[in-house]
Amino acid sequence: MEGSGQIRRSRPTLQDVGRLAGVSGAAASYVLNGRPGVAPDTARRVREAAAELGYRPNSAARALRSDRNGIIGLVLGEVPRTPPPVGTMAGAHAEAQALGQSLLVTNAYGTRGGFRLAFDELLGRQVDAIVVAVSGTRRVALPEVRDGTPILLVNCFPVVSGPPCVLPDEQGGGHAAARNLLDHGHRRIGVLAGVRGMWATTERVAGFRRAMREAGVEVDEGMVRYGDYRLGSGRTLARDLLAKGATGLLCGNDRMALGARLAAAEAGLRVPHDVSIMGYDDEPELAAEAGLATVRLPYEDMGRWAVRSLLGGEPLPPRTLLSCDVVARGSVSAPPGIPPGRA
Amino acid sequence: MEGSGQIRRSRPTLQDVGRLAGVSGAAASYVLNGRPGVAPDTARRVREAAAELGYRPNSAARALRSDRNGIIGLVLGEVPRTPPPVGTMAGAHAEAQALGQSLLVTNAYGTRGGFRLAFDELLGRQVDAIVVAVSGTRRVALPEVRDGTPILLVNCFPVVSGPPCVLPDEQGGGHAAARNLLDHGHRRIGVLAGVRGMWATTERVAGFRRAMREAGVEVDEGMVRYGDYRLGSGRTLARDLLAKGATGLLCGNDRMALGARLAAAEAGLRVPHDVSIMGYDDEPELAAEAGLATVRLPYEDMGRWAVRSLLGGEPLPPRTLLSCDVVARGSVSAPPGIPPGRA
DNA sequence: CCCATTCACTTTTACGCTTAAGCTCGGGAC
DNA sequence: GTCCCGAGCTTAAGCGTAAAAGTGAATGGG
Repeated sequence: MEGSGQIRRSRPTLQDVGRLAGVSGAAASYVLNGRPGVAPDTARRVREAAAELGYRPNSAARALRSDRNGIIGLVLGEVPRTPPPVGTMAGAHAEAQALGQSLLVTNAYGTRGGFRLAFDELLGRQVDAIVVAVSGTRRVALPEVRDGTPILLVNCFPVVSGPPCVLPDEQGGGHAAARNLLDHGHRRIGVLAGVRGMWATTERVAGFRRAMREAGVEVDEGMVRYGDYRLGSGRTLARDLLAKGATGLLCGNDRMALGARLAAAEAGLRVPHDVSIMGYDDEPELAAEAGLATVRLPYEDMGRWAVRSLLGGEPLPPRTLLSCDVVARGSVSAPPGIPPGRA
Repeated sequence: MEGSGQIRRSRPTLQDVGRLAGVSGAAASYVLNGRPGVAPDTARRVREAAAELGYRPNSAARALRSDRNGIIGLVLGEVPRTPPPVGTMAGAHAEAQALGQSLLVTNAYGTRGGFRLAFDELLGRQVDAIVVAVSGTRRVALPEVRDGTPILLVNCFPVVSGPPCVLPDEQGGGHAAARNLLDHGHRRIGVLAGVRGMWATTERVAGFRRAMREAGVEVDEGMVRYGDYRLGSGRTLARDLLAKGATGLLCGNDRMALGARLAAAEAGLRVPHDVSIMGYDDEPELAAEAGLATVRLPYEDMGRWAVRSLLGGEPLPPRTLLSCDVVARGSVSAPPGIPPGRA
């Protein structure tokens, strides 16, 4: 009944506010923008008038006039279903809101030349800055931006040189995950890595190796296996690694960890009593519910950081890493036969 | 190096395009907006000039002039982590893009009076329409909108009367899920419902009861249990229902279904050989990977439908239901002892 | 007592676009 | 030749805001 098909009433303007307050529109503008040179009493009348009329600045006019429209463009490289784009969006959104900006979300998937189209859309709307977020960390080829709109890449990096980027410190995350198992006393650690060759996979495994080296534990190469980041592959790999006597499993992500837990259950092993499992990602609504120890990826932090940095106006280093921290949960304890607390 | 801290060059305007093409800015406007009354040769020159200068219409000016800015506001009731807001956003986005509109995403969570703030932001930006999407189907109290901006609620409904809304046909979904088990020959069906009292829960259970009634199977009230939509509760309830001899489990969502599958594995039962499990939601990256038969919730459809309907300009019925269809996967087969194919 | 300065405004302009209205010119009707 | 018409432009008027420039009265210093 309401809402659609109704005549669109025109909103009150600064002139209207001024008229009601008995001053000019410009005076009202000064008051509402907090500029000096207006008598306190007049200012009060203007504010009251604005409140009474329900005045809202027309942002199109404001943008036209001041060449800043308070909009940050967010380009999503993939359908926002997975934690990376969703988390980045949530963080960017929170920060934008805190800074009085809005977030115009667009995407670069589906069509060929998606990034170009997305940039066209955003630049046509004169956004104040652009954040690009993709799902799996990777290189992206972006169109050149001629007008100097600030750009920042989240979870991806430019092909050669280009806009600055912010990435999760995956190597640090892999290191921290491995350290968590090592600190609990595990020595036979099986790695259920993700897709071989992907940046995140490589870095996480490198972090694992560094932690092992630092702990003076030799890596059994037969226990470093690659999968596809899906539950089924975690289950398959875990079956094999458990048969090899692994007491701790380092999984490429939380879904593989759930697969591993399934394999453990099927093998009659209890978690964490017989086998400890580390996930990765801290996938919302999944890892916590499953009581899965994991590594939190800083997607929200990156989103917040991106917006804050872009609006800060200062030049940024080409690459920034945000840390990935262990989230301790019940799926990790000391291995069987080792008393707990020997960290 | 590029991207931030750079001087923002001014963009070419219609005047610039016109000047380069040897006509006035107005003529250029006519050409680029595809209006008649311009000689083909002139039109070609204008288009070439626009391309050469890399002209982009200034949408702020356009919005100011024509009071339509090509932006649709999306208000999210919750952090977009769960399928409802994410799917709605994806659908709304796809449709908006197809219609040449942009999507301004804002949210109503976190702060008190979130919906009011969100609406203020969107109305201040003169969005052409507003879509409100929440996570769990529920009533929402929205601020009154005075200027006639079209509004549509997705997955929620107004407190008394208000904007039109679109909802998943949950009762139909519950009915379809039950039918799927019944058609496979199951008679001892356990229901692991979600949170008691929630609209979706109630409707789904009602659909189940209707399907049972239609099939002439009496409902064993001890086998209709309520949980909390989380994995753990699915596991707990399933243990109990399996002990009661259920051959088919109808779960409140996919996560409860995974919990149920865990319980089945722990009880030494094979899925689907010993027990069939129906999820609900078709949660992306979860149900498909787990091979879980489920019911697809039409979030994307609702998002698309919302945008299309809002821009259609025609009045909408107060409530529209979009259907929830069964997604057949390997977790459902005939119960033990019953030959398959007696549907 | 007069000019300069300040205060507290008002008037005006410009932002880039759309679009109504006006203008010009060539050509066909008579 | 004159008239008219319409095709094909140009001119100009705003949209609501920000901010520069202008105004007039009050104040103050010399």
